[in-house]
Amino acid sequence: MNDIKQLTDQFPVLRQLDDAGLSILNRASKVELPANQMVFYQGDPCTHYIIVVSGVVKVLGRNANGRELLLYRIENQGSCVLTTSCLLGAEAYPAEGITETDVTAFMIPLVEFQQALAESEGLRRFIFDSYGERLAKLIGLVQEIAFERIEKRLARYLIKNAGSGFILLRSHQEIADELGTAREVVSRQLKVFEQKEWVALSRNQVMFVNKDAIRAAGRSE
Amino acid sequence: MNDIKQLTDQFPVLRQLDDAGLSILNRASKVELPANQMVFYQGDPCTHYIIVVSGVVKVLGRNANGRELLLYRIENQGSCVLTTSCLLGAEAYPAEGITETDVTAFMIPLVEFQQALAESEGLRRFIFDSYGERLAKLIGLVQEIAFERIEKRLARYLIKNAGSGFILLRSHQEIADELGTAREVVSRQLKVFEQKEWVALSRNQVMFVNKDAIRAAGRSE
DNA sequence: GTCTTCTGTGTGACTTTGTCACAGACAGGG
DNA sequence: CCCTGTCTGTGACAAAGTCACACAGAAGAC
Repeated sequence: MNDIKQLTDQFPVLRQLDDAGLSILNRASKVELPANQMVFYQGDPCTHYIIVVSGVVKVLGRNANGRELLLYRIENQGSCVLTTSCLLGAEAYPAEGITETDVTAFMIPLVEFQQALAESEGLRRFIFDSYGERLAKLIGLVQEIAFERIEKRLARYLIKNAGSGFILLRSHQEIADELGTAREVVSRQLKVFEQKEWVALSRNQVMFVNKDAIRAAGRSE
Repeated sequence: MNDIKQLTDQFPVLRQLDDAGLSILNRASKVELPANQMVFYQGDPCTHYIIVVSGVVKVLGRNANGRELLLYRIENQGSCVLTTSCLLGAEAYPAEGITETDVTAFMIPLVEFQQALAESEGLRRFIFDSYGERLAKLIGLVQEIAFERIEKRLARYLIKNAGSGFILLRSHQEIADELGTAREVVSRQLKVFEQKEWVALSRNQVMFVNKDAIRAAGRSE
């Protein structure tokens, strides 16, 4: 039995649930996961609904060569849309989930989840809201992958992940995995950026020399 | 004012709405669209919710070179998930919609839609259900585009669209548009299939000679 | 310190896919 | 019949993915 008052105090994300929705927490098991832990596997049947209350889980696809592609992240804001979607359709996961940080989450068995879904307006809204943004983002991702040059996608990635800083600590492999391309492609393209004096490269690190130029290269059109 | 009894008789898809949901039809305008008519444009703001009650609308992305990519179809079963998603997030369409056949649809202004959404459990469920499948399908599409060879994707496409028949009436350009690749790529790959004696080609037509071989080429792994 | 091991990066050769330009085939209308 | 527009084929090249392997630097082992 979970102490609901304490939980909602601790995890603001849960406040948007109504009483019926919160009652789901009584039937949920709270789990603490370390970083880099598999949460669900590609092809596995869905058995639980997952709400992440702190930390980050990444959801990614993987091909036979081991190439990866980041689909999206579940931040502490939200729940796993993919899980939801599979639960509703009773299909297997078409992707896998891995924790990026230590994560606190609630896992609710399929049956309990469906019951709560029928009872709780708040829970429905909670899930409902997650869907819209995710779908538009995914459509954007499809188009980016299908149509955009790696140069542009990499530039955009660098800007997005550097924030206001001038150094990005990340290996070429990690960057490739998020973009869904091969490590060599990232290495080569970064080398081009370096020759243009947009960045300076060292092990596990990309330093920005001309951020505006990179930003410009990442712009649409 | 629409005659609701007559409408639900005519379009079974509407039966799953409750009274509150059906009342939305009173505020909706019924539209009849011819085939090959644009329904919404990429980058346009969303102003209406669309329920398709008969016919097919395809939702696709398009790049600067005019290359297309079919995202999904709205069949007479359902409503436009994309529209819904944009309406909820008040964003612009990240894709465009075009009728493939003559289409009958209801268009509901944004404000009316949001009100009906708050009132109708049935409408929420109607939309809710559409999301799950769409999302899993889109994730599958992303992975297919990112990871799979054109040979496999084309083989799969041929099998899927031929059904039980042995002739597919379609131009190379149309096939390329659905797969999100270039016409030349499709032409070349079909030529390869022809040389393997899997198909026989003629204008606007692919005839299956060895369907099993194509099916095998399309299988995962 | 030196040696070893592991991870990250660089590179060349080759395949696949996408782009561009253009030629030729074919269907249908006049 | 010819003309026109659509569809298909092809060659040359560019971009991206794959494969194999070299090498550098970091981290431990000793």
